[in-house]
Amino acid sequence: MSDRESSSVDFVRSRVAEDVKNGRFGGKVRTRWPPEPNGYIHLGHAKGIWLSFGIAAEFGGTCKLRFDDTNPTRESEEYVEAIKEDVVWLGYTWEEVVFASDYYEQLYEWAVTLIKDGKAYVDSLSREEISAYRGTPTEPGMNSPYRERPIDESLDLFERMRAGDFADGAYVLRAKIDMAHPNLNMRDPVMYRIMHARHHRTGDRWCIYPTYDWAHGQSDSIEGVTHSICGLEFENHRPLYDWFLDQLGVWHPQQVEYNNLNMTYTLQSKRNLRAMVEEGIVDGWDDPRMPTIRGIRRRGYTPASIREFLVRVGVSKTEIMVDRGLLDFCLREELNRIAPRVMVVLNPVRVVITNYDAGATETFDAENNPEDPRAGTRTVTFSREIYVERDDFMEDPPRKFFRLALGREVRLKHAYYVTCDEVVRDQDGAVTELRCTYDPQSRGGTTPDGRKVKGTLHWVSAADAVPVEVRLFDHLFTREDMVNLGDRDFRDFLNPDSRTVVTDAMAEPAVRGLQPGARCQMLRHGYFIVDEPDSEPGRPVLNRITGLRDSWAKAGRKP
RNA sequence: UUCCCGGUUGUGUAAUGGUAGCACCGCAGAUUCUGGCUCUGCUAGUGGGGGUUCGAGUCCUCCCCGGGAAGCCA
Repeated sequence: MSDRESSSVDFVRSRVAEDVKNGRFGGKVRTRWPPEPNGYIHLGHAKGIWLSFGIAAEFGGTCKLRFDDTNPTRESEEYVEAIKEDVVWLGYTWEEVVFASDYYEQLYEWAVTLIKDGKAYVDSLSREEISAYRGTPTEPGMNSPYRERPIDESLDLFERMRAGDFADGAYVLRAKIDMAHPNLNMRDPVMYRIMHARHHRTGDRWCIYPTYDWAHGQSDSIEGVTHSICGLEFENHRPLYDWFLDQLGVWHPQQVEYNNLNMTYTLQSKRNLRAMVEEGIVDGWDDPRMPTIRGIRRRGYTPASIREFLVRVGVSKTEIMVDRGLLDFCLREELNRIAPRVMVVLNPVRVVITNYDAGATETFDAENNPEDPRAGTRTVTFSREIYVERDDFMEDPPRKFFRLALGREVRLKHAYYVTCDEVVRDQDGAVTELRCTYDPQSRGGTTPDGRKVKGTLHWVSAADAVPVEVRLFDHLFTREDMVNLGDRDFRDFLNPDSRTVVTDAMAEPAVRGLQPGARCQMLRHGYFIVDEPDSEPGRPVLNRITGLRDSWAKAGRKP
């Protein structure tokens, strides 16, 4: 890991490094991360955050959180607060929170400048006409009949657009570039449109709003941004970004585009995410199955595991589909080191230790984390009646089944070896109880004769068991590629088993002491977090973040 | 027969024109008081054709494939 820094860096970082080295931009690094406050952010956004904030920090520069709030009909304060929280949770610190709307006046003045220079004009064409005049990717567009409108007239019209003299759509301000340009973005792009809409910050002060193309680069310039890092979808906009800045003759940042993050089994389009919430497919934006930052936070993923995931994925300009399992790997890697172990039986079956005194109990010291001796120990209580996992017993075990079966001896973690002598069934033949004997010599998990047992089971003393609710999560979708669905709908691929609720799991008492938000490893099951919204004192609800690697289950899947 | 950007093992990402490496996944084994962790080994790649060169993943050229672009969304 230490040689990662020295061995190679991604292309964005190497470009920044080169600019710093050459003294471009005075050797400074200033970035911004510019979300539109029109929804909750997700893992895909986390990559942009990691790049813009991360690079600024790595180069001793600064990064602002800038809300690109140029479309008042879709934006709200609710989202700006949510996004701020999410950025903080991911572990980043902004130099300042700013808004594109802070620059509306300057943007307006610059627009006037361009009009005066004959580089922008007010157009009277309708939305449909503008579209028709634009041409197509293979055919040049046509000039608007209003393109040569006298400068004074455009100036007057633009002023009156601002003053509210016109209805929505009556006029737009356009840059005067080239209607035959091979890049469609250069065919006289719209800079301002009339929208009589209340803005979440500027209220009713404006009824004309700048488009992204007009607002974005100029905002970067005002902030003295050096590297404007954005997604590949803006690559075709870079010539326009550069054009505006060049016409104005102002500070000119370098736009750099990176590949967006797609992951298997996950959907990240805001529109579809919203549909899932609105249709009740999930419980909300923070449903633990959602790829939103709020969702994965509630699910239990850590900020560090997300950052590590992003580092491992890296950056390039290739379209990618990353195996979501890599995120789980990063989570396990972190939690294996720090998560306290606990024993929880998800699907309990009663075990009676027939040669253990009824009413007797004894305690064992159980290590909290074998990876970290400093984590110390806790006490677990053993008694005549315990629960073990129903799946840990088999009547007719296959050859490599190392768990409980008639006549088989296994270790109860931290406690004794037990051998199964008898199976008790109900009338339907279902196992209701296992009767076992223990070897008093095996106390602590080893015997003087040194004999080996292949299996070690987790267990909970029946008298001490704490009932808990456990929620097991799986992919929301059954299809790996949820990005390219063709003419199919995401609803065609919903996984009916994306959430399994276990209401009667039996946990060792230590689980009751876990605070909401605390993470643990359930021995042999996986990593869990105590759900914050739904847990109540003494009655924890646990979300499975991800399972442990399971080579036994894997072997079972083989033909 | 438009413009822009891409194409390296299954996935992601490296390689001043000089031994195609790393990680995840997968497989096999060792170890183990978690069928976890750890350790060892294995599998598998430069889209294609020409060219330049002593030598090409890298440079040139043609082609193929994928993505983006015709919002008054960002």
